[in-house]
Amino acid sequence: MRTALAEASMPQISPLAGEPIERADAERLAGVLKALADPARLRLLSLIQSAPEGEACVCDLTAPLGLSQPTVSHHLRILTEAGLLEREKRGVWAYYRLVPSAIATIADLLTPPRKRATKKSR
Amino acid sequence: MRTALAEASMPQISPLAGEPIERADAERLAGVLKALADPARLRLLSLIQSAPEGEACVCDLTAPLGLSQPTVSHHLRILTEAGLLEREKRGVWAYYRLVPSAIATIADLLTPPRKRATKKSR
DNA sequence: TGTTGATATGCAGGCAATTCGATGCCATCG
DNA sequence: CGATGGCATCGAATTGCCTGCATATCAACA
Repeated sequence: MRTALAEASMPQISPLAGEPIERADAERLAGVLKALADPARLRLLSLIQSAPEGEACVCDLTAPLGLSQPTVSHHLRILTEAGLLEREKRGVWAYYRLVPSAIATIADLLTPPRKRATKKSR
Repeated sequence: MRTALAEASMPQISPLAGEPIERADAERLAGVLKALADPARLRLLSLIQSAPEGEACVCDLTAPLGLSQPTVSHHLRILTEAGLLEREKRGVWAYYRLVPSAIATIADLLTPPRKRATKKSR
């Protein structure tokens, strides 16, 4: 699957700091940030991340958000296409979990190089 | 001035990781992210940051962006209200510069606590 | 004071996003 | 097989956002 984050975090993408970023890079990064820039989706990420096993299905997320099931499904789709969530279908349920270090990648693109410790993440 | 970031980064705000974030926190954080989630504004931040003295006026930013002066002014306003830029008027010109560590603050809200020194999370 | 030039604001057109109800799809169970 | 239940998709309504043109504001200067 070609997610937005996969394109936004290509090795040669320039982070916000440093040289002025190109139009294409700006659009890719903006695309991922736009997926994050919604209260419902931020809460979804937070709920999934703090759920037991770090995963949750749609039916677990509808009530705490106070949104309809189609709306929740829609938001999960956007987060998945942005490369922030991954979906696994087990039986009747669709389980969503965070893509490891996906959000950290975005944070790295925003912050200046400072002492970025040689790869070794996680 | 009460900026969006000032509210989003109040000490007791919960980052994305950890406990599920509250609706109000999600809305504040989403507000700041929404200011970031635009190609033109990302390029503005990048241009200003990489300009000599780390500052730029509107007339310097219009051409490289390829947008009209009112539109650039509009985006700068949004970034300023979000707490990402600060404006200083000298004579006829309005100079914009990054608010120190404002973007880093956002990045910290997104990433897990990892080894956030001192501070004693929660 | 009147003019010039750099920014900001108002207004409006057009496109995108959020949300919901209705419905379709598909695995599971009786 | 028919019914049930979880999830995705469709269509539509509302709202919000990006952009430019026209115009207002304000400082500098003759």
